[in-house]
Amino acid sequence: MLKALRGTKDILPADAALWQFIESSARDIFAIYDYKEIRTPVIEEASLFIRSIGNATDIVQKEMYVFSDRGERSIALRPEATASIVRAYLENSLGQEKAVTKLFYIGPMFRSERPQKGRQRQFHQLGVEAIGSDNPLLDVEVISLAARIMRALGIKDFNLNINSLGCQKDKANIIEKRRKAVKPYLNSLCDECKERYNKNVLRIFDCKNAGCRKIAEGIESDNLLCSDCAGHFEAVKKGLKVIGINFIVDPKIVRGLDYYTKTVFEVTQKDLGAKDAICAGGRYNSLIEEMGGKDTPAVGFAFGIERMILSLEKDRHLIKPELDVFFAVTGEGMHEKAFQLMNNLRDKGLSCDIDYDEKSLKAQMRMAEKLGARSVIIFGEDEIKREKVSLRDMLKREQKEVDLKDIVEEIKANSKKGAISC
RNA sequence: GUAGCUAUAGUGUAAUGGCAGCACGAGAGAUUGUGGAUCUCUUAGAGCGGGUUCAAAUCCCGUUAGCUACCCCA
Repeated sequence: MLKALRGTKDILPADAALWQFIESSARDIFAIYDYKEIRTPVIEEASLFIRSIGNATDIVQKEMYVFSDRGERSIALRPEATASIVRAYLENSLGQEKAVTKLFYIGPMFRSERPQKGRQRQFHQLGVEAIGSDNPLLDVEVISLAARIMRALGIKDFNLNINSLGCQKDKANIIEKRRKAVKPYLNSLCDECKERYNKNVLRIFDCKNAGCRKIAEGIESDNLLCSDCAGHFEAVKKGLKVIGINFIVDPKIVRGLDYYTKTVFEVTQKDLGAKDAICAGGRYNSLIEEMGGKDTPAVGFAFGIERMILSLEKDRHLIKPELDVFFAVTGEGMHEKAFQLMNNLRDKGLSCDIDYDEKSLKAQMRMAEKLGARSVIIFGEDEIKREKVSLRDMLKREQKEVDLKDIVEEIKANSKKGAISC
């Protein structure tokens, strides 16, 4: 039997309603904040991501799907959306239209990782990018947008953790200072942290190993930001307080992508397992210039939709199927005539279904019940001879004969009555 | 890439070496053309390949897949 590839999943009809709920709730909120949708291709030149995310990062080194197309070009399946959006922003000169360009996206991303809870190879993200301003209130807007989505979906027990990495200069400065501070203890670190010393020193401060943690705690966590970045961070914190968003400052938040500067944040949720970040983002003030544009500050975030579903799932309720009309057909040669009437009702916008297996009337009634039909048209020889059908109201369990010409009005009346009694 | 656990009808599960069972689901029926209950019947299963044994769902080896965790990340 053929199976879906490792780390990929079918979203089945039973789950699709939940996806639609999440997407439409998010879209409503994007509209409230005046963010417009952008859809970029899932394939891009591999170099786009290598340049933006960083050549040394795991995402690029170990996780990116890269292949050569027929023209021997190096193509990547996008591992995230920000790089593509910045590319589209520059390519289409979106910054010309207004000072701040506010975009949102929903779509699949691809990373070739070992799957586990909340982690797939094809997964889906929903996020925003606000390009064109370094105003700390824009950071606050983006964070509050994320918080509002959580609230709209009823996701509770989440934590907002924020930090500031500083500008590019600060980042380099911090890394250098940390490396210097850790160096004397290099031999006492765990093997992984010895690797991290070269690759990403800051992660040593997030190591779970007790020995490493002790060393990390012994090193001063003094403020290493320049005055501009420190001021920016203070303004973000103040802005969050002003609009009543709770947060925790967590100096351990580092983010795995090279392009982040200044504000970074993560929203974590208890029910997610080891991968507890449901949403993450931050500023990337240098990326656009690095990619050949003007010096343009920007900020954004991404939610993992599968992780949103994980944190929603416990109080997930089944949505009852609904159908305006089910056709129960009896008698020789009646199906074609019934099908014709059904087509007319569909023209009027009524949702209809019919049994194609020519089952017994009893079986057809059972089917109507299961499909959640509010009305059943019993389409039989006897009635048709008199230009009538029997119309059964499934909620009231009442039935009457109706002239074919009056059927639409009668059905609509049934639906209305049903809606009120519910 | 590494480790641990798991693999039985569509789904969830039981049987520790001796006839693969249960529940849900799905289908049919309980007197002529009528749905939520009940009852009856039907349906469908050992991931794959080896080995041990008189006998393997059960023990062993391999393999594949899934889950969880590490790494890393949304």
